[in-house]
Amino acid sequence: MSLELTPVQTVACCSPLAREPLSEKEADGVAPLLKALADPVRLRLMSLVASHEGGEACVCDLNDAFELSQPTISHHLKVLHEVGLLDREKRGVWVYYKARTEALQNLAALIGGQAQ
Amino acid sequence: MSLELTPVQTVACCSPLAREPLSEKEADGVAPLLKALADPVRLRLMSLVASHEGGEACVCDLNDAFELSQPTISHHLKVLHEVGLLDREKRGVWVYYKARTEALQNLAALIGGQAQ
DNA sequence: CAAAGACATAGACACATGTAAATATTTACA
DNA sequence: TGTAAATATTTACATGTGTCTATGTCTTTG
Repeated sequence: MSLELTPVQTVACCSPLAREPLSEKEADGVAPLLKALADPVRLRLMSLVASHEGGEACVCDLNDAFELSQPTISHHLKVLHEVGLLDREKRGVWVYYKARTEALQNLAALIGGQAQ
Repeated sequence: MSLELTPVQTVACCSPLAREPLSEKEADGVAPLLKALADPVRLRLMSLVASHEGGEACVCDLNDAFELSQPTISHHLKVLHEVGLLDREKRGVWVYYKARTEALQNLAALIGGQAQ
């Protein structure tokens, strides 16, 4: 079973929220991304990875940052990976997650983009 | 019972995700905002209001944009209002919701802000 | 004051979600 | 080969969430 199972989604989308009404389809596409970020643990995970050297971090480092079970962290990382916010690479025994900066920036542009 | 019951929260927060790790407290503060946005219907509501003339819209207009019951729309608007993403004002029989642009922009800055 | 319209609240229900314990998988190394 | 370490998967469960129906509140107008 490969690590590439989960298809990497395109995270670009549409014009900013405030410019024109989001279509139902667009909203259905963006909501899962926000949902993935809309959890305190996942927010911190994303931040830990993104702010780490090279924008990537080993799971071993991440587990220690929380008082949560290892499977729980693994679950949250999977959620972030599945929506395309984190890339994943196995190196030896370790797995590294890497922040997808363009995805974050597209999301930010959607939310905060100026009208017109 | 006044319309001002729900306290208006400050939505500013912290340095961008990618700059330094979000603290637990910060994450707990931001997650509810993202959670509020992380629903297709609320995303469209937010977009409808924000992109509407003057950044505000009457509930009467919003109800018609969805094939959902009026209480359901009312519920979603309440969620967005409670986290400080929508302001609320009653004018005669009608209620107008207004987008809090700074809140959206703060959120965008948190998510998409450059490291360093 | 009564009736109608705009919106909110309450209650209920099906379904999603965060977490943990137990277990599996993969890799390195003795 | 066998054992240990790193990470993922499975299963289960309590709690949260989106939706509806029914009802309440407030405002305008006859």
